[in-house]
Amino acid sequence: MSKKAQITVSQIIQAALSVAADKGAGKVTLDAVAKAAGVSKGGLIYHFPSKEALISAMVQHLLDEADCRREQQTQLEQSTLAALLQTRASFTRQIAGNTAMAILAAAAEQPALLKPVQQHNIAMLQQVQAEHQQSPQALLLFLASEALVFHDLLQISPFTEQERIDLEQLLVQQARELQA
Amino acid sequence: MSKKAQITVSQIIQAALSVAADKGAGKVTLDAVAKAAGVSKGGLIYHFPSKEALISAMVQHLLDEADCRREQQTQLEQSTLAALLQTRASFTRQIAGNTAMAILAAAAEQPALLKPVQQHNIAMLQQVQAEHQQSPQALLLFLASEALVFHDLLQISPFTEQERIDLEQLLVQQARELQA
DNA sequence: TTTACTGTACCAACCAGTCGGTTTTTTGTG
DNA sequence: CACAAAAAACCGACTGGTTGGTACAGTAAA
Repeated sequence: MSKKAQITVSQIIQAALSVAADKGAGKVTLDAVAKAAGVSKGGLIYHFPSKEALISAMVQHLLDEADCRREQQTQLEQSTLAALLQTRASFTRQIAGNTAMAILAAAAEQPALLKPVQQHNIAMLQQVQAEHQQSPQALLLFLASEALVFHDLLQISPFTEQERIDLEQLLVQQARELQA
Repeated sequence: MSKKAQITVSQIIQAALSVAADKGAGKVTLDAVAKAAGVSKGGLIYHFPSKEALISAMVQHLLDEADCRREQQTQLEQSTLAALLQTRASFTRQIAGNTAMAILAAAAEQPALLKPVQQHNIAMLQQVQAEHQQSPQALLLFLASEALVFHDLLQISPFTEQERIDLEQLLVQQARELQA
């Protein structure tokens, strides 16, 4: 794959994300994505031989991005859990529009496409559990944070913006205190 | 609406739920639901003038059912929170197949269809908060339980069956101790 | 020469919703 | 209770539009 092709692939994925965010999970069609990416449908199919491949790439892209940000944050925090919660607090809403509908599109299309998400989650959980010796409280914090993400995902958060911010800080705070 | 019509409506909703569970959220089509319900497409449309109406009814049905079960459980527990967690522990997986894909179908189709779910959630949360004087720990338990539900919803639970059961019992236990 | 596309035309499958007509149920009346 | 008229419930072929994917001839760049 040449450099230009890499750029094109990246553009297509970004376009797919923005279509999902703007039009909704159900409107991620090949034509719409191609148009948004400034690419012909033939060009899209050239890189992603099927819609499934495209959505799979979207999901993978999001996971990679999340990983990257968490790694950076890890250097500023004492524990994986604290870094994880802080990362989610900082970026969740910012990328929520993109992520939410993308994940949803994947789930509705074919639940198997979320398997990478599950494995990613398992890895996170194991690391947190290991760092805190299976502490139930650490597990609770981890799960609570996930609930907040899911709320955004489905756009059913019961919190106001401020409540949400306070809550996220509470989670981070408790995570930091856990090992202190 | 006659008695027979009520039965038909109920059959259609049940059929819609089972189609969602069996075939996936993306496969909830009017034809598929009609066939599963043993009803013609015309008959389906007669009762639900649009797909949106059908999915909306599905969601409402699930909320009503959940409400009913929680009310029963409330009489056996000391707090709303404990009842809520225990109800989820007992029934989540049993109805997960149905519920999961139904909610997902609604979300992918049109996020606004989940508004009743959100309001339902807000009401729950307020009651829990009121009963426990805004206790952060109660909130954490509530959120953790929601995370478990969402895991089932998207079929991305990082837990084994046994871990899941233990975890649910842990949540219930902590909820009961909260006000003791 | 291979890779990376463009552009267009096309297709089969699918899908929400319509419509004219039929059956079943309810209701008003003697 | 009997019975017809009216209303409600239901049928299923059909329509118009969309979608994922194909085919392919041609072009531009690496």
